[in-house]
Amino acid sequence: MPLMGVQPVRGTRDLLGEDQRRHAHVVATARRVAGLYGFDEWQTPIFEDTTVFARSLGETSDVVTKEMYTFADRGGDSVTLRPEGTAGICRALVSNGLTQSLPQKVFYAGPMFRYERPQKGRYRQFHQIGMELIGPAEPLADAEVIACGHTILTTLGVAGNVTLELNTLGDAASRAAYRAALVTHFTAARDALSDDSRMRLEKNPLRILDSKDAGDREIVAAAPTIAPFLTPQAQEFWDGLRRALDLFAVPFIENPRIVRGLDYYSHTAFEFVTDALGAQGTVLAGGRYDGLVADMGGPPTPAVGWAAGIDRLALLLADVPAPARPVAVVPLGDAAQAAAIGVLSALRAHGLRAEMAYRGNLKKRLERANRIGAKFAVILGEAELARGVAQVKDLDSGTQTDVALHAVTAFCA
RNA sequence: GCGGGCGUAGCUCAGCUGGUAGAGCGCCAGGUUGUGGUCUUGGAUGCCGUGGGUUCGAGCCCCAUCGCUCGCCCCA
Repeated sequence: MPLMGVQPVRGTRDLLGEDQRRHAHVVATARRVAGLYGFDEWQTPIFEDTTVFARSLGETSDVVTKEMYTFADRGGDSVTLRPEGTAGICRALVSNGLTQSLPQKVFYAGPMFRYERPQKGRYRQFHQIGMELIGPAEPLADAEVIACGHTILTTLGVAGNVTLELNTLGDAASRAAYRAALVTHFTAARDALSDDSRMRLEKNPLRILDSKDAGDREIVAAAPTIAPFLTPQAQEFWDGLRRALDLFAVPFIENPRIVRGLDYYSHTAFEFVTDALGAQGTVLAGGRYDGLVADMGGPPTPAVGWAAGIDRLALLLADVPAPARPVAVVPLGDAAQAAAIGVLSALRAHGLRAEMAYRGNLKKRLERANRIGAKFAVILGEAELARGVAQVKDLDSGTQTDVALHAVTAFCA
């Protein structure tokens, strides 16, 4: 067993082999699709001044109060490992003066950190891709961002396992009225609520709507929805969003119980969910956050975006593209090895993956060629060298052919 | 932060009512001094997660601790 101290920190893990390939495939696919929608990639720092997150996520949210990796650096400043991506993007928008050149269409990918109890699809260092469309206030923007997420899931081949659930949180006025109605409703049933939900009644009554407690669910079923509380403007936005999603041909179901965990959301809230991942069923989620850029010290700026869990998407992928099969160059003897290096370089220069072992006789080297999944072995000994050829062995069929040295690359391509 | 399950070889796991460790796969070497993938012969590998306790004796029982895992919470 490993010595103490050589295992990764709880909630972190090493990504190698197929895990890494799955991960990379998710990121590469999302990056490409986001590009098709006109989004450019940004990279922002992995840690920020603590206020960047404390201010934007809500001072009382669980993420801020008990899940952030916050520490004083050597200069005594309080910094925090980013627990999510949106706050940093908005900070960067303001820092770089880009509130003057809107819209900005941003894609990002990278690690995030939250001190939570690890679980399937949930880690302390986890990885997200995300996109933010900053500037437009039209529901068309929300629809396009959702459509892009949908295209990414489709391209990854996981859309069949996933459904889009959509809701509106209304504007500030709608939500205040709705919140008051919910407090009235749940206070009447206070004694029947779970302990957790009694707590939520104080802190974040909307959260009771997605409680998993069976008793809560009955009370929730009788709770009002936001629809009658929507202001005319909020209603118009909500109608516009659903029309636009139809035009983008993105299927969705309306779920009035969808809520967002972070405080900065308004209007649109959506989740792509699956039942294939146990309790961690949300795979891509987001919404509109018109107040956040202003919270960050910029001018009032509407925005909409989402984030998706790379680790969770990687779990859902059916098959990952395997790396290209290499060509194994197999020299016999020192003189042959000198010539073999030339062949090796030529193969690589032509874009072929090629490897040559560092030691070993013919048998050992062919064993290795087989193990790395090589398609061809290029065998080059004294005898072949004298004739200016190599024997190229097709490792699937076992057939072996004399090929002139200068033609080896073309033969293997 | 709360509750359940589980930690034995590199991996997957077996190990009886306590009697001082096993299989398969993988790995290494040979059968084949210039031919792999099949076959065959042989070999190596373990602080039985860690610390303490009970016992003549603990992989097995008890306590603690760390880790993994599932659920709650939270959230992507």
